[in-house]
Amino acid sequence: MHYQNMINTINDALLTLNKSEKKVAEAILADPESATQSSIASLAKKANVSEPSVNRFCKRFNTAGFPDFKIQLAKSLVSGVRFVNRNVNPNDNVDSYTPKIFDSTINDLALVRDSIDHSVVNHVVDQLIQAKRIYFFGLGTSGAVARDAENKFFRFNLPVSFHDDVLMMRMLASTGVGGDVFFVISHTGRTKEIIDIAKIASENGATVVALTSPDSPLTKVSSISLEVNVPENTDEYMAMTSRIVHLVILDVLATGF
Amino acid sequence: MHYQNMINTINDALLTLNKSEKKVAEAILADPESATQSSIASLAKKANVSEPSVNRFCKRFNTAGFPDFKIQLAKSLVSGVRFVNRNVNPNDNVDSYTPKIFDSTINDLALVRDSIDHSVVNHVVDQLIQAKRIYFFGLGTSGAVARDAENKFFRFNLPVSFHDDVLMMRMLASTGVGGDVFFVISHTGRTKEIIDIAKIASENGATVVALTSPDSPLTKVSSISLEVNVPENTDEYMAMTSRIVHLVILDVLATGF
DNA sequence: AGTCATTATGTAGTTTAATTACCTAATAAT
DNA sequence: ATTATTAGGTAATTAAACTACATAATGACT
Repeated sequence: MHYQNMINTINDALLTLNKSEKKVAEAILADPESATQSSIASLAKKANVSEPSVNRFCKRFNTAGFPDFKIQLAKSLVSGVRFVNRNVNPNDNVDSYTPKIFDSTINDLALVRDSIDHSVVNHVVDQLIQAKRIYFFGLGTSGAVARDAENKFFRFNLPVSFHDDVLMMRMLASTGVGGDVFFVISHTGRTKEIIDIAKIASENGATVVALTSPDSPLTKVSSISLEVNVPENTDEYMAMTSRIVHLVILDVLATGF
Repeated sequence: MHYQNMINTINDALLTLNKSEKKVAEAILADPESATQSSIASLAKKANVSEPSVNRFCKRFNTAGFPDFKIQLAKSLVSGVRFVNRNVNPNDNVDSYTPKIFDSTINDLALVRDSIDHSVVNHVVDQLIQAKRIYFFGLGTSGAVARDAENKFFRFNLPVSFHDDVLMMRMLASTGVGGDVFFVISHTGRTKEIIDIAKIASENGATVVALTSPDSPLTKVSSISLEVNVPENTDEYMAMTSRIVHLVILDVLATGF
């Protein structure tokens, strides 16, 4: 099993914790970085609880004790939520925004790594292996992802193409048959045209694989849906990291292939 | 200042260490993951040195002591070299190769984050701001990156275009003038056509920005070179993560813009 | 509402781990 | 060869974390 990001784990468990454990959780989440540097005594003091409470808190999260907990927390930090309060703001300079952008991308990759459904990945790989033809569809930013995917799968000597033009997509979807795989990439999964196209391809008996975010309308009209949760703050930012995540997922699929 | 990866630091210092410190270093580098889990006693035993030697080793690396050292090491691990021995091999299944690919991507991003030259980034942003026109050039995988870049910069209402066709590139390069920025993306920086094109554009007085790896021939014919070191093992792997790194760098540039 | 059970939290003692101080060995320089 | 100097280990000390126990709080049942 892969390690689970400690900060997320704490966040998820927040409601199930009792009073003093919650105090500890909040003290840690308020400044995880410094939590990794402090002793059990100082953290207990900061959280206004006793030392054993901190220790019990640690054990609740499947760690051997406080020192081990700090190690796990430290591991979560770099790839983890260190970027909270790490959004770029206008008075950032190169020195500050460069690492921020890298960190937020790294963070999102780590989150998806830990949350992605391996059985779905497997299923998608199976479908791709069986495909007689693969079409990668995407608009805008996702168009670049689709293009990259074509490039990647082309090397396997497959009849594969990418399309970023709605008319062409629609045409191909309507001539789709069983054995065709339409790999539809859309971060929002809400673009009407894309949903229409997926529906058409689906009705023709083709396999529609969606790479999109959870609960998107696109999911409903697809045979399989690779749902990727990129919990980003601003929309602008989201588009930035989601396409990176999509690319890495396509790397994973190509590797599986 | 940004944090420095502990494993790299140890590697760099390896030659300056004395006998027992070197033993400790090697014991840690052999399995950093387990080093973060072990006590000073067990690590000392593993390295065949005394406990104080381990302690001295830790202090040499600007840490408060062994526990603090472990924390720093743990922080380096996730984004760090954990992926050594992490290359995908044929008997990997989804569960094992999925995190591997994510980790290696994360690792490379972290390395570039820590090694990228901020002054060059700044310089490139300046050039882009002053540009009257921007052309993004890339072939193959880099073509997808160029396409993505066009998409991104298009939103700033700039006269910007991308090209993945050598003939078109050559034509545009030869009509290039001062005020034009040719942004040439090439991982290897060794493709003859691309180098030719960059030379032509340069000779016409246009600004040529290269996004490539260090010491590539492309660098020599460019006005500014954003050199990105992606120290990947296999070529195949490299292409995978390098384009992701390129995309993130373009995010950084767009943000600076 | 009161009593008992159960869970939660703190206090104090114990244990373990890490550090320091000191001593011996190795190395290098004169 | 002798002496400085640096390196490394032993043993004592200190500090941190953990455990066992006790008390307090909460909640259920009469």
